Amino acid sequence: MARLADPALAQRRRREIVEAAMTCFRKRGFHQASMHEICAAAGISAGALYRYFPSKADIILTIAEEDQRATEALIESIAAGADITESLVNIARDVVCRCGENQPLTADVLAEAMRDPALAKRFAGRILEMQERLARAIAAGQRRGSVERSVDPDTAARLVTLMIDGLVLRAAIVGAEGGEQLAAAFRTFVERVLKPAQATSPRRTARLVVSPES
Amino acid sequence: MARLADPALAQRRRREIVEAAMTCFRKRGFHQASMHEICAAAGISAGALYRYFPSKADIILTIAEEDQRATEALIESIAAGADITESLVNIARDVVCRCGENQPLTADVLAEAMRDPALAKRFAGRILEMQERLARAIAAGQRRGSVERSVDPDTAARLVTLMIDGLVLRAAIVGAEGGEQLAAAFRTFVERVLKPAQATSPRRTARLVVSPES
DNA sequence: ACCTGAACACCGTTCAAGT
DNA sequence: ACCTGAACACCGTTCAAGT
Repeated sequence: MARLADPALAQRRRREIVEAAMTCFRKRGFHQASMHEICAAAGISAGALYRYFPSKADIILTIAEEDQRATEALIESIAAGADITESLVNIARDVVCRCGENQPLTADVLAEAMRDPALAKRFAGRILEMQERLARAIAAGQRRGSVERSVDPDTAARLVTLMIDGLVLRAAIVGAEGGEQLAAAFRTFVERVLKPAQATSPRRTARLVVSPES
Repeated sequence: MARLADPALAQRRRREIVEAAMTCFRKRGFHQASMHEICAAAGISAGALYRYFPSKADIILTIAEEDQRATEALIESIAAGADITESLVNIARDVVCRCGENQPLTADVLAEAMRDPALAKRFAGRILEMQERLARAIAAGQRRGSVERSVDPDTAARLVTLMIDGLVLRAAIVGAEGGEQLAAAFRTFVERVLKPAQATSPRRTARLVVSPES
């Protein structure tokens, strides 16, 4: 990758390439789409492309980071929002059901990160930051009383992000038809892990009073 | 892939190829290892290999199915075993920490299933079966009283397998060093979702008796 | 300074030719 | 019947040559 003189042109070229790549990846998947196709879609030659991206893997990394920045914004909005359970379920539903759109890319990126250690390392940092943001949102929820106080916020955040990764992966494997079932399971999960104990079932005020068995 | 006359030879050749492939995949990852390497390791020519496997993808599928049969056996042993929580945590620890061994293969397989629809379909069936086995084990645990009765066994099984997928993926990305933390998080998850409510903390016999707060 | 596109090394897979 | 290995089409990437 040669040094570039005009940062504005470089910026523009990178955008064009990323845009073209996203179209190709969405259509045919990351490994099926060839660099030549991407070049054609972007309207430049192979040599030119490699002035702006050092490798094919680096293109998905860039896309992945954009994608993750969007998710980070979503998580940030949770911190502000009222019902953290509802917010998380909505995010999960997005992740699982919006399979026709950006999601194949996310799956591809995760897959790629699994085998490319360099990509994985850059990715791990973003995951950590996302987890910390979520942990802060959860801690805030605990202070407000909308989140069960007995969970460690870091652990809870780790669990939620793990579960979302699992959802992404599973949704990619089982396809869109299983989406609602997955979203429902995720709701159960969030309720069990984050909902305050006295609000797990609809309107039980105190567990000592109505505990049914024994 | 030509028709084969001697099923015993075919079986043996397939084993040799799978064994060679596992060595290569473990050493260099699925996409980095070439068919020529695998052929060399198996001591046969490219042409011969393709008499026994229709494609490279089919080799990992075979490996994946073996791997999954082993996991199924593990799950089956849960149904028999005493403490389902402990069993699951052990499985998770295996999945996360045994990164030097078979695990890179599992990650590769998941990654591959994410983009190969044919592989994904064959894989989805196995996932479903595993989930059903686990659901039965959970239901049995509920009858025995070792699992919280208010969870739907199918939902719980789905959640556990989702979480394990997340663990596999995350472990592949963050590497072995984060393993213990992940295992600890998984324990929290299992306890929240499966442990009977009165046994969440160590050695409380009945919640009505010793429930501390209020 | 920026781009082109033929060329390079390599990939998964095939198939005519051998035994 | 089973195998070999050169050949095929294609891949991601590079680089001499252009403007």
